[in-house]
Amino acid sequence: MSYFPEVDQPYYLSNFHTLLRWVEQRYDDLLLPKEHDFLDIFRQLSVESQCLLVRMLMRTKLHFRYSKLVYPEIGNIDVAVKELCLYELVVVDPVVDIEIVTGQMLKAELITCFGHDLLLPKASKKQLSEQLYECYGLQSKKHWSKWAVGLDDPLIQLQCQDMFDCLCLMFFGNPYQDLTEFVLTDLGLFRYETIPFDDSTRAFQNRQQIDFYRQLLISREFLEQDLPDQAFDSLPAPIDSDWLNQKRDKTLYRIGYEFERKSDFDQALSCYLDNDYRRARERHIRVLEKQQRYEEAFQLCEQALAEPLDENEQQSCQKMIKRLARKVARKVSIAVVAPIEQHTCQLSYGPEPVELLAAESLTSQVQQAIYVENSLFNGLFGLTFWEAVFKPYPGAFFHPFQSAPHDLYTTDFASTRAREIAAGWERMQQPDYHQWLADRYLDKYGIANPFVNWSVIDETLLRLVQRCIPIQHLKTIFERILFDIKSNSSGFPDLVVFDRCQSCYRLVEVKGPGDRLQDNQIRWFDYFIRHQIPASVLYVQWQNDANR
DNA sequence: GTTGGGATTG
DNA sequence: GAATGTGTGTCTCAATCCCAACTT
DNA sequence: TGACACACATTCAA
Ligand SMILES: [Mn+2]
Ligand SMILES: [Mn+2]
Repeated sequence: MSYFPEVDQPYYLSNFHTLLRWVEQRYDDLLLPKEHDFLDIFRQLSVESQCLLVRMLMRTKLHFRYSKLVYPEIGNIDVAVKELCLYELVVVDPVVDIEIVTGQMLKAELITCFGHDLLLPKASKKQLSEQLYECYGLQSKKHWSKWAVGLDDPLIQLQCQDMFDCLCLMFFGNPYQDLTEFVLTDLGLFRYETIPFDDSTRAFQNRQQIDFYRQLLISREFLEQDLPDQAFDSLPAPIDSDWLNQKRDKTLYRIGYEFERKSDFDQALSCYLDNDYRRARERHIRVLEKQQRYEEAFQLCEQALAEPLDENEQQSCQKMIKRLARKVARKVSIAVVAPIEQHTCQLSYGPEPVELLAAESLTSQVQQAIYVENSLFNGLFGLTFWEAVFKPYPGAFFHPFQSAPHDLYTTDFASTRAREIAAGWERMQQPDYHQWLADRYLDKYGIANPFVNWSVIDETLLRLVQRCIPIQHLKTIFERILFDIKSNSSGFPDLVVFDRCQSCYRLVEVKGPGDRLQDNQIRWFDYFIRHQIPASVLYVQWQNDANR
């Protein structure tokens, strides 16, 4: 029961209240006292103050000049600001450093306020700001009003952004989504599948998990600033959650990579050791090689090849072991690679991407080439296994804006959805599979699905698939996607070429001058060859190009 | 004076 | 010519506003 | 806000 009639609220305020209710309902036992206080205080604020606070929380920065807070639905903000101040949700005329000042002032204002400090008044704003950082240093702080003498435009500083970010994190289970999900869904711009789940389902099971993710975000910020040491030191210790530990390992891997860039190989090794992220062992071997510890590198590489974590690791290690074997004077058996069918053609250079030019040249009365890359087979996969993707599996869905189950990329996704996946295979056996697919396409059109790119799939394409691609080929391809969903939903050839007359098709990877097959593309080609799926590479040369 | 990258908005 | 590392552009929700660059 | 594919540079060994 709310004190305010929600119908009269601006859209963003009722969305905010909805979010607070959800969080309160699911996380009541995990909320800190200050978060409980915030919920109580916020609801007692005047509507104008609530509106102003939410407006500020939804904007990107922490500081706002009065003149930039103009909202018709709020009107004069003086009263609202006073009230927010009273509860320490905002501070008026905060103490700030010069960086905040340059960010808040226009270039012209900087020159007005600091003209006498500046050596090059004609420089760009960026350069002026740099000069002022030099001049004042980032540690000297003053009240905004002391910096902005004569501007007569007070500054407000938000005090509760962190707490709100934390509430958002609880609601969404990730730091990427925010309140815009609500309005975009209302407007029909985003559409999500509706999945039943009970009121107690939540992303985090205890407070340590929430704090863990927050701490991980702090570590990632250091990493973005190319500060691997700080990132490493601020990384949270492993915790009682597999998915959070996986995020930790991936961040740790990235930190290691950054250490490598800085040639700090020992630190890099400490990141890769005992790291379960699938690319970590490969980096570990490479670092050992860079340190010329060839014997250790060779042994770890052999170990990885004996029990590869995935095909990507296997492929990398097969390439490395050849080099390493020479270094340690050892013999290794070299895997035989099936030759990939390839052609060349000459096209006249144009502004369009080479894939489109090639598609055009491969399209005729009988042939039609379409630039689909990953979208065709992933899309068909997503439509076929819709029920598996959106099965209301316990804990997989916990808010209304999820385009995928939370555990989609975990190893037991397939086993926990075995029944639904089996139903998908069964569906493919039915004679009306393609009709069912087309119906499903219309039925679900526009609903977010991690495999379906709606702008690429259309009914014409579905008809061509029906006519030209054998069901068995689809099943074969889906099997590999399912085998390793994350790795194998990319690397598909650029084009699918349909032949209406012969009712056949071919997958074509287009390579312009200077481009080569990538590892994940090679893995798919290897699979295509082993399963007699028609695929080839088309090397494009530019007409009248002397370099051949 | 125009253009282009952001931030903001619903 | 492989193998590797690294940088870039493209998806973007779309319309509008603001501000700081400039014969783009 | 990454993920992905591509473009380009460097290195190294036959
Ligand atoms: Mn491509
Ligand atoms: Mn290509």
